[in-house]
Amino acid sequence: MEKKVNDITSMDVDFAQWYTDIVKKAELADYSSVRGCLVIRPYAYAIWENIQRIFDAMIKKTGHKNVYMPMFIPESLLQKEKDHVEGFAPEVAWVTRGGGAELEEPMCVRPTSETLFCDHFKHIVHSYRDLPVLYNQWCSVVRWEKTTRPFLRSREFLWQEGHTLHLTEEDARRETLQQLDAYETLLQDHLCIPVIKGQKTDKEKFAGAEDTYTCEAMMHDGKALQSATSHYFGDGFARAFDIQFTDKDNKLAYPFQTSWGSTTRLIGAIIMAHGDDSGLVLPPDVAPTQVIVVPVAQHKEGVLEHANALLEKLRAAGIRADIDESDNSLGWKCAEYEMRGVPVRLEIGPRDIEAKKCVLVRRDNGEKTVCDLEGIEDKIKEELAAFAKAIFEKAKKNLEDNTVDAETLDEMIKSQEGRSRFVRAPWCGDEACEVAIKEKTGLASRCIPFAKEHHTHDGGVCPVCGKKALHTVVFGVAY
RNA sequence: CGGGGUGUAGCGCAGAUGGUAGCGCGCUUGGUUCGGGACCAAGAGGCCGUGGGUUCAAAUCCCGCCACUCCGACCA
Repeated sequence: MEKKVNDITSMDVDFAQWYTDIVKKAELADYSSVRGCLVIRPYAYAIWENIQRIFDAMIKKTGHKNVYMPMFIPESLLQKEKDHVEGFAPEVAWVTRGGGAELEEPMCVRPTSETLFCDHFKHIVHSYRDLPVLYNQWCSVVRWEKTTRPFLRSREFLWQEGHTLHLTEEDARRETLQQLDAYETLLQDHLCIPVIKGQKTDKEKFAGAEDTYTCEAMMHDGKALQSATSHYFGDGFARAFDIQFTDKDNKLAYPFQTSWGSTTRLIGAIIMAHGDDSGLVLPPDVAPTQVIVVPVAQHKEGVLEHANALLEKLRAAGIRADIDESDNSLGWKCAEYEMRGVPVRLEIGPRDIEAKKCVLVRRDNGEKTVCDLEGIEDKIKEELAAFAKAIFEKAKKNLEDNTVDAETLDEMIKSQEGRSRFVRAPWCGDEACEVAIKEKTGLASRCIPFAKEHHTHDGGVCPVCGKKALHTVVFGVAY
């Protein structure tokens, strides 16, 4: 689509600047006086609320319940699981004073809540009848990041973290993959972002997890964004935190555990997966406004009345619609809602009213269609569905066109010429080779993909050591 | 945490060789416009990021600090 909004840097010129421009111009976020923390403005928060609504309904349907844990973790509690504390200790914020006095024990602000959940689980799980425990928490967490970018990385961010306990390893593994699938559905069906589902290598997995799974998405510039993760913990945390129950045979046993999370980073993913040089392009399921009604020549008699009648009709049909009755010119309004990524714009002016029509304009391709006012609700619903499909397909094409294969380090390096791409390559399974690939090519392993279509090097040899490949791995430059 | 860049009105910027601050957009008021970011007129708005120094005099020169930003390393 032709660029119509000035003041947004073209994404081909400087993708990072384009991203920052959109965050500012579309009023998604503002910087705060707290270093590394941002103000999530109403428009972005509304997107987050829609994501919450959709995902919350999904997890409730599979039996999960929401809870709330404290935001502080006593130092001794954080220390209980060795890998976990090693992974998170470098980036936690500490509270050492309270009520004017030094605390007896420092507390960190939660970087994630495994330790608190485990501490609580110990109290509530006594019998196999208490299992499974399927909990989720919507909250914010703090990680003292060194460099930050709006939505992609900030020191405090919003997320949901699911924490579950199961009777058997099989149950826990099923839960882990079920939730990974839930994320895939959220991303692909609602955010219209195609993902590559797979398993993280040991090097990349969550601190304390036995297995970590991921949904990797490709941004417009070909870089990877880990968009959601799901972890299988085995009984490692349960043992560290002494969570035991009595099983059917009256023996003490440890439960098997999972955790899974997704964050406000998804807003960044939406921006970078769908946006263009005119601004945001929002997936209809999470767009705060799905349809903007723009009255044309609104000073003329009857225009506002008809425009408002149209608005009410859409709202009555369950469509998130708004109207702009401001004095701004038509051109200003058109550009404004394009920048904000509103999927459909309906223009209605004297000529349309005369003909009992309105003009429907799609944000993704700019196409204009003259539509009958009669039955416009159904037409809009069709268009929103087509819109979602179109932007998904566009993002999918980007993913497919920029996923290539390589067998040697040279080929991996060459694959990045001109732009970032995903590269499928064979890997022996040795972490040293994974590190060597990172050093020599700049590419990090994103995941060992599930889908057979990605298993393009299963019989190959590791580009570093020449040993037989254990997996095909998707490599990429990550955000 | 290393390397680069930038901090002047809400936003974007200009302010060679030091002399006490300006432009565009936005904002306010009034009027004219109105089918793709309209126009005219009159206004309001600044401790020049911050702390030191040099100087009769600093937005400008020097040093420190802070913030933002980009590129690495680390991470959702």
